[in-house]
Amino acid sequence: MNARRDKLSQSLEDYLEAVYLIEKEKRVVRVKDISSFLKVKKPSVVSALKALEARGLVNHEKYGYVELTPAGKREARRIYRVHRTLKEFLVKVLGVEEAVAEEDACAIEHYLHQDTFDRLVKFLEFIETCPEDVPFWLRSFHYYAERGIRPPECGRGKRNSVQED
Amino acid sequence: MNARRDKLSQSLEDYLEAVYLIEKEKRVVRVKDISSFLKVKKPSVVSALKALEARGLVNHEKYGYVELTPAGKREARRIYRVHRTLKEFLVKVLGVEEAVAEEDACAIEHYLHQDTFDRLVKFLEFIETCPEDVPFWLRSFHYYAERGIRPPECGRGKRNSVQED
DNA sequence: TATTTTAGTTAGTTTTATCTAACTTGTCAA
DNA sequence: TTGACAAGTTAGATAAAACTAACTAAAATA
Repeated sequence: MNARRDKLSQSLEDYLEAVYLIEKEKRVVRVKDISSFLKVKKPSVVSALKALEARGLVNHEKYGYVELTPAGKREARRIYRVHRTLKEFLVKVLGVEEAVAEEDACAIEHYLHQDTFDRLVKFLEFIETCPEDVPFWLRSFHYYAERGIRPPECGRGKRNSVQED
Repeated sequence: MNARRDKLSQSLEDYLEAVYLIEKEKRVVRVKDISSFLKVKKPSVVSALKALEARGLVNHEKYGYVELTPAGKREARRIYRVHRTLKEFLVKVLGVEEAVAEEDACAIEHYLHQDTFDRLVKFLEFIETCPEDVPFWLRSFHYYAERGIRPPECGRGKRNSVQED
């Protein structure tokens, strides 16, 4: 029970997240599913599950299904939340393409400090709660990112009538 | 000469970057310097250098100094550029504290797609070339990040006279 | 110059995360 | 009900990246 409190490795976080996502989709999680989801061989899955079980994050009885423990689910949710937030930032703000954003988010998700993550969340909140659907400045940036120059209405001086934030 | 073209591991990228940074500071790079810079023991440095040498990225003769080859310097510069850009983003935009930003940048730098990086650069450019010293929206965000609410002058409707982008 | 201290190296171990090959269990269909 | 095939497991290999302990070279100094 509630063993090792050490931080999970990137790899184990990936396995945990995979179990969580498959569980959401399929109701039941098998070694094979994790294996194909993460593109690793089945023995790798088995040994990862062993490690996760030792930390009390999953239950996995021989030849049976894989389940997250409450602690495992909590942790997996945390990881996935970082994942989604990062991806959202990459896509919505920077305009990175879906598939690339997915990969980057997947790699980065393991390394952010809590504070950095919190600020990222705030940043997205800030954008979403803007009175405009998409903030003027963000549209300007996307224009700039595509064309390399600022949109004309954004140049020195003049601007349109909606407030900017 | 120009061996292995495979991608470097995170670890080897860190060693390469360390050599680059120490070289900039001290003119001469020793195993000991890398060891203390990266907080690993000296034998770890020696074996990493061996790997980097096999890829033609550093020169290191026994008991001698460590030097980057031209290819090594190119690669190190690339890595460090990503590092600085990420850190700048974290500090200037998200308002993350210096030391935390440094750590996050250091971890993330190894995992970004080129396109994501390019967009990040553009984003910072976009901010820097803003007619205002700090864009209005960014000041608004910092206010929001600190206090959890938007600044009064940023609410629905009214705004001050400088344009927003 | 001889000795001591510091720097660098080698050999060998550990941990993590993968893999392959071979074996076991379980299920489904003839 | 019994095989055949799919799923899961075990054992053992490999590779990367770190470590310690013990040794060697170089440098500093007395």
